[in-house]
Amino acid sequence: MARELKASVVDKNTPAAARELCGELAASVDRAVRLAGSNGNANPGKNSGQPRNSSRKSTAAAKVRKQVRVASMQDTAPLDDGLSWRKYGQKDILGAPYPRAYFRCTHRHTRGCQATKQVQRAAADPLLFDVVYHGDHTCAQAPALSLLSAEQQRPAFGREDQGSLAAASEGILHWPLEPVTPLGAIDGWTSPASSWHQHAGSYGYAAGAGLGTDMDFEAQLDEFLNPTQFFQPEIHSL
DNA sequence: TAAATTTGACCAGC
DNA sequence: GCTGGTCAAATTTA
Repeated sequence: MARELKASVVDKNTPAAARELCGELAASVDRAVRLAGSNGNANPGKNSGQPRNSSRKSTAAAKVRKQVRVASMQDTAPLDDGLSWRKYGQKDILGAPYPRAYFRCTHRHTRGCQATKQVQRAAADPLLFDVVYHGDHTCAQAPALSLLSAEQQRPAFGREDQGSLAAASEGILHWPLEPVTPLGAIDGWTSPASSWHQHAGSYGYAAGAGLGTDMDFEAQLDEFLNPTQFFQPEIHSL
């Protein structure tokens, strides 16, 4: 649609500024689609989220570890995974430009849930976040992400492309998620850290909100680029 | 006022 | 002694 808009304004008496804006819009959409379709892996094989010494402390949380790489299209933060996390620490990591944030399950004390996760902005690409899960959620939270296998850990918005599936087989997932709210829970990002946690679960990619849980990503993308159901009636009514 | 975040301190592995 | 992970008091937020 952006391309069509751009093409439609080229040979008309459209102000140059408007044409330029349309061009930028088309380019921006192209970049977004490319990012959505890419595996978003700026560090193939890096596995940077994995601590060097996983057996440093013999806790129950060391039993299950899952690494997820979340691509954020905006310079804000990764999307929440639908579970309730409480930040309990942040550390500057040697050699890493961004600090690592430590989260544990909100119900750790009330329900004894030992799930933890570490979130760190990728060094090579600030729009990517390495999220490492330790342990499983034993509380009653919906198994949005942490309780599922890597193959099952796909957002409702869509599923990974082939490259991402390959990455998923390596325990790393890439998915294009557009943050809904700003966040500052991880590195010196200025917004209060509470904004992420307090919105936990509100994004709903695990709850079936948005474009649907079973829709193929390409189909969703096609639907998005060529709306036939949701927008067409409204367009006709205009 | 309860709940969550921040952040310096502490602990343990290497 | 260095580093990563966690604790807990202080602070902030809703």
